Amino acid sequence: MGRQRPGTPTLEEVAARAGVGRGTVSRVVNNASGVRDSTRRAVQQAIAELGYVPNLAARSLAGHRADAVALVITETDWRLFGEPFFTEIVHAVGDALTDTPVQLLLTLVRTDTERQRFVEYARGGRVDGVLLMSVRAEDPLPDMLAKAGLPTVMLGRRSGDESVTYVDADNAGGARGAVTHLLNGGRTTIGAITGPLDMYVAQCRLRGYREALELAGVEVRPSLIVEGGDFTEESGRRAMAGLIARHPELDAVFAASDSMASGALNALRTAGRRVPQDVAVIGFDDSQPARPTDPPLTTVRQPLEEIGRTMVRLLLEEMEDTPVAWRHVILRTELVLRDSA
Amino acid sequence: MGRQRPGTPTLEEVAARAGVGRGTVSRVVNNASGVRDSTRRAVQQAIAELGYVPNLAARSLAGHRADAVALVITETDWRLFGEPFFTEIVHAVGDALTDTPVQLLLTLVRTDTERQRFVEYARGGRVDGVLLMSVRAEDPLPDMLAKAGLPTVMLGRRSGDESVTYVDADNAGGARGAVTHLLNGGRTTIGAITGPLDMYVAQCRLRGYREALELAGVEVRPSLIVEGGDFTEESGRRAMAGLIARHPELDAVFAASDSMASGALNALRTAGRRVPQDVAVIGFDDSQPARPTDPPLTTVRQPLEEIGRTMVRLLLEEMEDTPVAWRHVILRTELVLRDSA
DNA sequence: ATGAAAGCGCTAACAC
DNA sequence: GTGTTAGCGCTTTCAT
Repeated sequence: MGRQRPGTPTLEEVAARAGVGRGTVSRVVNNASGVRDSTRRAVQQAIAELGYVPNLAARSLAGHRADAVALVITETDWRLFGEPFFTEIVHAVGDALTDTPVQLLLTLVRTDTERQRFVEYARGGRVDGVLLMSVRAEDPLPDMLAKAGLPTVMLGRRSGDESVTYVDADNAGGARGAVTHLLNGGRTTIGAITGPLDMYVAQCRLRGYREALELAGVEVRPSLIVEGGDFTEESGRRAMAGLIARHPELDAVFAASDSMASGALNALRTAGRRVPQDVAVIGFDDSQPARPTDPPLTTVRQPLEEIGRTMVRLLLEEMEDTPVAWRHVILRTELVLRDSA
Repeated sequence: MGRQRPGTPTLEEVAARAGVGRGTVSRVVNNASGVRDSTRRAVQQAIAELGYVPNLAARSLAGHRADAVALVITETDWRLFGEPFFTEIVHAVGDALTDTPVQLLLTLVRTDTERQRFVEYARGGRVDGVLLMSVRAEDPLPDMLAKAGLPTVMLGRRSGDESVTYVDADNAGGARGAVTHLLNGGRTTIGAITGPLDMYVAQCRLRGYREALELAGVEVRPSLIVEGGDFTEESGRRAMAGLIARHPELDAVFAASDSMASGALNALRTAGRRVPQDVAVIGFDDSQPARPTDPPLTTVRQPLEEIGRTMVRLLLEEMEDTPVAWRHVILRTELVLRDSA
């Protein structure tokens, strides 16, 4: 292995060619102020002629920064790879970084080996900050990074009192709004298909469901609540099948993800129910514009673009030398009416 | 921005603590040979006590290597993000790197700005090599990297005489095999739904179709060949609709991607044909195990795992100081019979 | 086997 | 404004 070809011109050579000092060249390269325009031009020409490219290792070593941030993709995220959810967040993060000199690095962390290697990479100073997506509660990575003093921002939180900086959607509020909407529409028997309840996000969405009912003075009936093993369509289908069997009188359902909502929809159709005439379905949108084959279900939309942008903003702030207190941002969701539910 | 927290212990401090010289610590860290076992242990203890982590910028600067490679995701790839194709390649690459100290970095290159930034990143020596996926013919990136002398390996090639090192599936051979299989099965009127013919991969697959017919002494009829605008299902559907209208007697189709094959299948069903009884369909598999909703079509399978592994092998070899001639590897494909086509 | 020393190419602080 | 200089923390000869 041998990088940066031998023969790569250095700052020094540029300086010599332009007939100036190293410092001046450095100023030009980093376009700092305080350089006469004529000098600047001379240096720029020398740079062009020599095809000079700064050695980033040297810059990093001297400047104490890497001008790069990592977005970690855990095994959990991996399944999301295809999801519009994932894609949109990455896009948003990339966009937010466009006007900075910061390079975005996506890194896979699937095994302990990879986690270890990444931590050494990050602690070694190759990145100035880390973005984490969909972290599982037991994942030691956030704390490892925190202990190492690395600026870190998570998407979502692991529990109610998350210590690491995070950006999250208002899951409880979104769910509450959705269920309230159903109640206002005259629906009375509303089921809930939740995500795995060992995940905080699932707990929040279920809480929102409960709160809406309580606010409306409607009894919360445990038999109307079904926990899905995961957020998939199949899970939703199965949960719905159980629900409809137990409660044929059911006239609305809140599902904790749009995939589950799709599954629920299929189950309902199989059972001969019309949607939304007989039963209204609202999903909590995890993967945005549903696949073309999906029905236009009403969903609780997360502001993915804003989430990504906010994560970057927080991260950049933490990367400033000013030590910042832990921060938590919760962004509102939006109810998108796609049918007349 | 300020990385590697002030207060991070250095090699020097470890050396002091262990009562040895800097060089010795370096040897231990890189576990080089020629260190007495007792010394090694002493150093290791000092490292543990101090929580020492090597500064990668310094290592890079002194050692002329980054111990990292980039896998570039272009805008073109971006659509593939969800595809099993993409996922499997990335997985394979990650796996192939497991036993090395090399960190895999996925980088987005969607715009000129991002391309520029990435090139500076790479030329700046932050990575030792670059992996490229599904490069479009006009993309300047491969040549920019080549000019910079950066070890680069592409998945697929841009044309018949690609100069950059690449790993490709035997597209022509795969297509030839598929069509030969159809012929052997007694099918006589075989249509071809190609990809966009400005892409080399599409040309190769079409060529394979032609060759199979010629080898069998069957006339190649231009009206049986339809070019799709892209590799999508919709493209396949449209192409098939045209084909079946023009050639109702058609009894088999070769499609240049599995998505197109799915589209073709839908179009056939819409037209009232039974598959594979009336019309056999074989797709060239770009995205591996089709979605659950897809029919179990017979496909030409690409050895994705092997492709990824091979890419890494070539890249690592190019990264060795020994300058290597350009290399091209073409891997065989496999016909997977999923129905009785 | 191990210590000492010479850089790697850059930034930033300081002098002029 | 611009040149000079002292490191940044490590790898790698070269002595010993």
